[in-house]
Amino acid sequence: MNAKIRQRRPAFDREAGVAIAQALFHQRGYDAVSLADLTEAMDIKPPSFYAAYGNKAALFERAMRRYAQENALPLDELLAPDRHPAETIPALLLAAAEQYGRNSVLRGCMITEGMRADDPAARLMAEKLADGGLQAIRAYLDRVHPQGAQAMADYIAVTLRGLSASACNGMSYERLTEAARTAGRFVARELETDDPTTAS
Amino acid sequence: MNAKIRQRRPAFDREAGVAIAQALFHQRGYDAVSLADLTEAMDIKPPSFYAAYGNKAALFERAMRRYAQENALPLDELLAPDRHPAETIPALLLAAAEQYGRNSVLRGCMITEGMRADDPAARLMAEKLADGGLQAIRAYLDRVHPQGAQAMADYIAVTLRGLSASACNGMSYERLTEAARTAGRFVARELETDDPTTAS
DNA sequence: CGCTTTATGTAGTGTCTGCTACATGTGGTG
DNA sequence: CACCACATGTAGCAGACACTACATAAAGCG
Repeated sequence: MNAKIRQRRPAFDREAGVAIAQALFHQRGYDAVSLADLTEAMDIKPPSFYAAYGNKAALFERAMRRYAQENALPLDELLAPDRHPAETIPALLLAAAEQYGRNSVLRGCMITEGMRADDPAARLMAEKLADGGLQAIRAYLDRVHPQGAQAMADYIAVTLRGLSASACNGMSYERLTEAARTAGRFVARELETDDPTTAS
Repeated sequence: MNAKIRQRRPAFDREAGVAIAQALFHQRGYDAVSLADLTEAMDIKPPSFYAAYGNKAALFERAMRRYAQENALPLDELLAPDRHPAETIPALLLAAAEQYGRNSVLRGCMITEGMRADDPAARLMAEKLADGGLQAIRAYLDRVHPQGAQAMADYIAVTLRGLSASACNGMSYERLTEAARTAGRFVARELETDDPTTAS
């Protein structure tokens, strides 16, 4: 109680455990990964699991946060405010498709697909994280393309979800990226005809 | 054994049971609906359930086929060969969005979302049914827009999946249909500039 | 070295899963 | 009306689920 922080003994590497869980959750989804799967993959027993992470949902959140930091799209770079949206949005869509289809076993967006979990708690966590990314896109569009920002943001959200779902269902990397390029061309055509330079 | 077909006694309406199962599977997904949920909703006991339908997966297939007949998009009408694809494809996308977002509890495409089931048998059935629809679109494009038919078909597939997933995640009817209209405008612009009359 | 703290393994909790053996009762058929 | 096939209800199957009580062993601190 005297503010003396005891160093935690690293009996097993908790961060490594999160990485293992991240991979399992990403490739199979929250509901399809059982406690037994997790503890076996980490080579620990259930009590250690609960001592370390609390419960399955809490570990899922840590895994998603890890995913968001390491694997999620670098929206800050992609949506650079000095580049024209007719350039950045197609780049965003293509980058998403590339990431979703690159790894043959870790397909789609872990967060987007996490929103489809049966468990309400897990779904809520995923929705919260996904909302952050979508709001970043929305804020970017509000700045660079204020007229019809909502519609364009929704179109992009739908396309991203479609790319993620298609990746999970096995669409090949080539067809996935080609579909993203098609969507990108469409968006570019729309934004170019509308306003060649930044608005207002 | 003597080819004497005994009339089956309709102790409970089996087709009505399929309809109930269809609704449950559509709103919650295959894995999230348990035998107990189904038997309770149909007001029957498990033995009656298995006598009538075989097992959960078989009932899921019957429910999906029922959905395909009653609720799925009328591709034959939408993809009328005498209308220009710049007209039919946007109409298809909009019709999908309207259907996916119309009912506040039966959201998205039951078959598209069925492909995300954890159970491999259920997933395979959904994939088989979904493939039928996609091949119809592909065949249509091969006829009316042979150059880049694959890319356009993939773009449409991605967009449809995105619309279904977004509907399931609660995107409002208005925003959903607006996103579909946006995609439709993009497609129309592409197909119009390419070839005003049917190709070849 | 001894004490305290903490994570660990053993073993098990209750609940839910899809599914079924068996006896009963109902309904169509001869 | 009597029979018999069939579907039904009662009750329960084995297995998987997320999760935990308890005693033990290991690591940090004085």
